[in-house]
Amino acid sequence: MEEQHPHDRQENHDSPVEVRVVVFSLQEKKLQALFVPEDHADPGTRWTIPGMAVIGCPSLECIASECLSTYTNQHESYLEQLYTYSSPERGIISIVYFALVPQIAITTARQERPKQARWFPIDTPLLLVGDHAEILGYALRRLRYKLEYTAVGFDLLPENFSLSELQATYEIILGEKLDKRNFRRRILKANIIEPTPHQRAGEGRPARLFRYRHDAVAEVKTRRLFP
Amino acid sequence: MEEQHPHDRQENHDSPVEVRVVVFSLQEKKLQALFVPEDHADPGTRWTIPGMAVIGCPSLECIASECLSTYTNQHESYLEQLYTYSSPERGIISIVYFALVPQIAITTARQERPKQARWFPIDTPLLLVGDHAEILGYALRRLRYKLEYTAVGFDLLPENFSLSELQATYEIILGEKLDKRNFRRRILKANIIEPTPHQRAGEGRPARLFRYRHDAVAEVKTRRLFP
DNA sequence: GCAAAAGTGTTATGAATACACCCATGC
DNA sequence: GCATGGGTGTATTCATAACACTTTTGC
Repeated sequence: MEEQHPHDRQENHDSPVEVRVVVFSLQEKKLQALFVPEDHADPGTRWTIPGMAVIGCPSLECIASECLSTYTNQHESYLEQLYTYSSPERGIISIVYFALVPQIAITTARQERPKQARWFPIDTPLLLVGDHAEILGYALRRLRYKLEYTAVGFDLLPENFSLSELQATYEIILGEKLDKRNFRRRILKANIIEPTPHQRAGEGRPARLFRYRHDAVAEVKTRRLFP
Repeated sequence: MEEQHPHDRQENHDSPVEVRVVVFSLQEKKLQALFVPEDHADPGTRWTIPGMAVIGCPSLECIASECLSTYTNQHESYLEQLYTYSSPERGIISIVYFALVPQIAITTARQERPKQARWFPIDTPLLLVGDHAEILGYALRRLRYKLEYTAVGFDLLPENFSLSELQATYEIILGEKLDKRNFRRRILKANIIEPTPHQRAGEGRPARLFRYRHDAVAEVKTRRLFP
């Protein structure tokens, strides 16, 4: 079994089961994901999706949440199980989650973290360990897909946001331009955001700020798609 | 750890990791699922979702496939990972798949099977072990959901089928009546089935038989649903 | 000829798209 | 006063839903 770190509980692969969390965030108008260097000293190091070994059988969700807070200082955020991978070659079963954290949560890593994690734009050509590139690709597809039928975009934004910021979030994740008027009409008709008394000043006319209505149903009632 | 069966490899819970497969099929115009008795001799036994222990770290998909063929005589069929559950109380991590097998595959159990599995309509009030009722419920929701945006209904039907049979399949799974003309128009426009030269005789006018076009894209291209 | 299931079109309503200009503020 | 981003409405196209009768066979 490759790369043993006996004193490093986070990366202990003695157990054949681990939890990994693909953490997404928006930063500098780009969709970014969090990675941990395999060997911190090596400048040409390969990178890994943040993970923790599963010791015994606690709640997997709790381990994922703990992993998230260890690497991001972020407790509350969107967290969902993605898929469970087995790699017979590496002898590890990986239960993979994906998480969305708001821009605010992006802080530089604390020193006491097991390893210094770093954000990279998702289109950065990064040398990833094992099947982590495949896992990242799947997480990305799932994120884009979820965005189209759930209200998941709000988890990447701060509490209050302008409609333009919300639209930009969608455009960044989907990788395509959206029509401003159609976007606004639909998002308002969906009845999942509400105006706040606040405004955001800046260049140009100030924007009215909205917030997500937590009492709203997150899943849009789907029309039948097939047949 | 409850119920040890030292001579029964299929139900060996020494390993903290297992694979379970929720197997669905259509039988007698009902959606049915496969269950294994916890104690074969006890007439008031609780039932379990078919499963196998994970020894070492082989491919999880292979284990699920093996589990499926062990209990149904069916190798090829629709098989998809559903979710990974951890129950700290029972100390087991369960990677759950769900499978769809065609009506033909429903055979009575072979004697050499580890335990006699049985089909039950999904609305049968059955005493299930642990969190298996919750798992079954989730599998059912996922099946209904998938049916609405993928071509998954065909995996429950024989190779050739009439449009009425296909519609009945949808109605049984979704639990609602569909309009015959609208159903046909949409399923034909989707371009995923093709007519065969065969007909099915029976009461009334014979039905033209169709088959699934394996070259068709199974996933319907989704329009944006949200916002 | 009648019972039983197969097959077949049209209309009305609602949703999605495409598209261009005025508004409020900071400098 | 001008540059910058915020905000607003309409017309067209396409998809969905509702709906009833004729056709082919076995008996």
